[in-house]
Amino acid sequence: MLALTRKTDYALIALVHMAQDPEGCCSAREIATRYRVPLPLLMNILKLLTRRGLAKSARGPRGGYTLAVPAGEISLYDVIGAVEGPVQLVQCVEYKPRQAPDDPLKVLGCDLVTVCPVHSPIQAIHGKLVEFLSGVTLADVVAPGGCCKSAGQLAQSPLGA
Amino acid sequence: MLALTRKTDYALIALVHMAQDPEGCCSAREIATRYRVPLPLLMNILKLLTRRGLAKSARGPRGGYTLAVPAGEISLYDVIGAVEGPVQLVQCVEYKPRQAPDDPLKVLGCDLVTVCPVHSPIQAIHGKLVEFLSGVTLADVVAPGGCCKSAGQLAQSPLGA
DNA sequence: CTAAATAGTACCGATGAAGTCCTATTTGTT
DNA sequence: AACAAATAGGACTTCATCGGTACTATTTAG
Repeated sequence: MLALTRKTDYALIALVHMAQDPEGCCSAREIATRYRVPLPLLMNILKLLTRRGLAKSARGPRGGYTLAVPAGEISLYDVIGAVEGPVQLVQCVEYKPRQAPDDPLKVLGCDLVTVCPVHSPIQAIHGKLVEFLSGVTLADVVAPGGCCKSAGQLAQSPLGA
Repeated sequence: MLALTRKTDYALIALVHMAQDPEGCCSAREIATRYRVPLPLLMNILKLLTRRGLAKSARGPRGGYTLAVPAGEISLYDVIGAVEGPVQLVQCVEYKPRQAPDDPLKVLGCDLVTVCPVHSPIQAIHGKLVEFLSGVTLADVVAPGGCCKSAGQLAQSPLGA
């Protein structure tokens, strides 16, 4: 369906929330209740983001999460890579010709590559897609301003819409 | 994982093949054997493409498929839409506030929309993605060279398989 | 008439998404 | 020191979809 997973949605929500309160330390619970995201799931996602170096964590009471780097340096591509794994427009993109040494005929990756007429052009398209996703940063997502009525603090954004 | 499904890969292969032989009528069997795509699966895909008006079909012996419109008018977005369904960057993109009338509390779509801080900026990003996918046409995929026909083109492949 | 093709649809197994739960470990507070 | 609040790291379950198969019906050239 070419959709982001819901986990990525949640990750974006959490990261944007952190970006809007750059100094504050947000706990998973705060974010989960505020945006009605299932808490245990959000916790898993925040763990992933932390492991990838997109967020910093602080344990203990009053602990929580903060952006590890400025919002402008976190791209959509980074977020997707952290929670969904690598972007792979087609099967062969990340193909590495690893073959079972005992059976050279069995190709473990995409065996279409040998006959596939679209492989190399699609590679180029894939590159452009990655470029596109890498160009969208958290700052872009935060900037456009008050999207939804709910959050009062969103009103701080200049020139709504 | 943000990947195209294999069905889309197969659809592209088939469509590119047709584009390279604009007049000829290619049967599903031809394409399947040539590119080692499972025949029954490819048949299903070609049915989808035909239903969506991307390909024309001719029944009976010597029948097969042809592009319904010039390659330059078939976009990657069209192909994805035909075989995978609508592109949906996030859950709320196609959100329609349809609610079960008997249970107003149960929202059938994405209920995050009411509190989601990223909804409208993501909408914009979604628009750009669609724009990108719509800008890539079959002609672009075919153009980079008569990649097919021989393994010669594939020699440049970084895969070295 | 027959064989070769598409049309439509139902079906199945495997994979991954979405979500839960449990057990550490860290750390501020009392 | 004890406790509670938070993260860390997993395993686990459920369910939808993907990838693929199969069957029947319909069209049509020879």
